[in-house]
Amino acid sequence: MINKSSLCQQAVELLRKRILGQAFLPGQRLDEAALAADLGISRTPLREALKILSAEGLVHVKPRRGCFVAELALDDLDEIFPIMAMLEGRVAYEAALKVRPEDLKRLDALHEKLEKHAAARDVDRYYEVNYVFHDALQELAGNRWLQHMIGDLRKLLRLSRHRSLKLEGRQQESLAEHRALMAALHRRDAETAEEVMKNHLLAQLTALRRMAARQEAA
Amino acid sequence: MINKSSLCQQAVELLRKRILGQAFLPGQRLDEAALAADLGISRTPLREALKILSAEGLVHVKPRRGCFVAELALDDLDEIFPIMAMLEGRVAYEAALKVRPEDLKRLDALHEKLEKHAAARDVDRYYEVNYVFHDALQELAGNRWLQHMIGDLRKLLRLSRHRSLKLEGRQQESLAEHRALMAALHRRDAETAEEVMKNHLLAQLTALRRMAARQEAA
DNA sequence: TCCTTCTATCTTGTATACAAAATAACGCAT
DNA sequence: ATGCGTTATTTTGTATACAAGATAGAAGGA
Repeated sequence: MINKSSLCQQAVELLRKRILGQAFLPGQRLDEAALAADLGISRTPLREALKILSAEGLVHVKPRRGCFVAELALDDLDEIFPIMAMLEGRVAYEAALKVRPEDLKRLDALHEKLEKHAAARDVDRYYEVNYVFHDALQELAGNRWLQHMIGDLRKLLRLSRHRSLKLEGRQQESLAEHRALMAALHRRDAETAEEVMKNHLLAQLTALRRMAARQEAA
Repeated sequence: MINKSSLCQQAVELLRKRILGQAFLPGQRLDEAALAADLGISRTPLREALKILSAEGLVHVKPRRGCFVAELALDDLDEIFPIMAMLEGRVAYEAALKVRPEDLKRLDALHEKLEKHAAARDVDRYYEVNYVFHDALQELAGNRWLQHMIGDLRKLLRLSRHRSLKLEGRQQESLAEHRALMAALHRRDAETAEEVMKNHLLAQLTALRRMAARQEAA
């Protein structure tokens, strides 16, 4: 890893990774001095990094109190997923309008991988490729602002420790939804692509709720 | 105004106001030392403020180069307005589901003002009340994340020097759209409310493009 | 005259120092 | 012991100092 960018930027990226990787407890207070010492930098760039993460919603700064890792309640998921559904739906719509044969080839290849990882029950790789797939779609759509907003929300959602795909049967459903999406893309059927993507996201929310309910019971 | 919060926070608010109030030229470089001196603070809190504004998209930080006031091209508006249309449409949808009689009374009162200011050709007041109206609707919808995202985008849009409502005739159209929205809210017709709001936003984009074309010609 | 290159100056990025607020610790009274 | 008030300590917020990169300007050559 090359140390070219500013310490602030590096700190942002590292802390983001740590926060999203659950290296901190949700709600945990981040001690500036300790963190700075840990990262081997001074408090000045660290504080700038924390302000950025705060603007991203990954931490909350309470004046004179310190910085706390954000936590997402189930209620937040209820609010965020419908928004994501709209935004990602729109991506699918725009992507379907612009998709070229070579793009379809690339997406098909990704989808292929998805099927493979699903068959192998490799949830982590599935997640990874799934991310790349959605990212490729966003690039196709070519709407920078849409991309930006979705990126922000996606980061936020990763704060939630719940992984809906771990739920029984959900991975198969997810795969089926992806297949339907691919079919719509091949037909350049933007309306259907949008609808399928929307439902894909909303189904994730439903799965998450089901999972939370089960955890509650246990 | 009381100076209770941190200098960083104050700087954020002041600079935001200045940027949105077109006190800086779009693309203008912000000299840290000069700005800090102007605000009567040191560079430390100022830099934190700039990082926050950068995360909001109001400025762009180029490493080792400085901080520049963001500028919105017409292309950006083309991308942002459809997103806003979806988000505000969703607000209208959720608001229509939750609206209570007393809320309708309040919205009616605001709409009444809107009609009055339109009749008086008072563009600034119309703008102001229009903002309050949309805000009231957001509160009704009660989706904090939706509110947050719309707030961010709305700020961004204000970077654009274009103000569509100033276009002759557009105000009448805008008013008509508002009337249709109120009617849908009274009927608690969420789908229609969403559709009307979407079209309201998209019509604004069309008006902006018309205005830009006219400016181009002049 | 124009381009290049070296130098001087300016600006950003980072560390450190210090003040004020918040937290923790202690002693005291009940 | 428990609750309260005072003091000590930690921690945030801000200013300042300094180093390294970027910019501008001058000098020299084509």
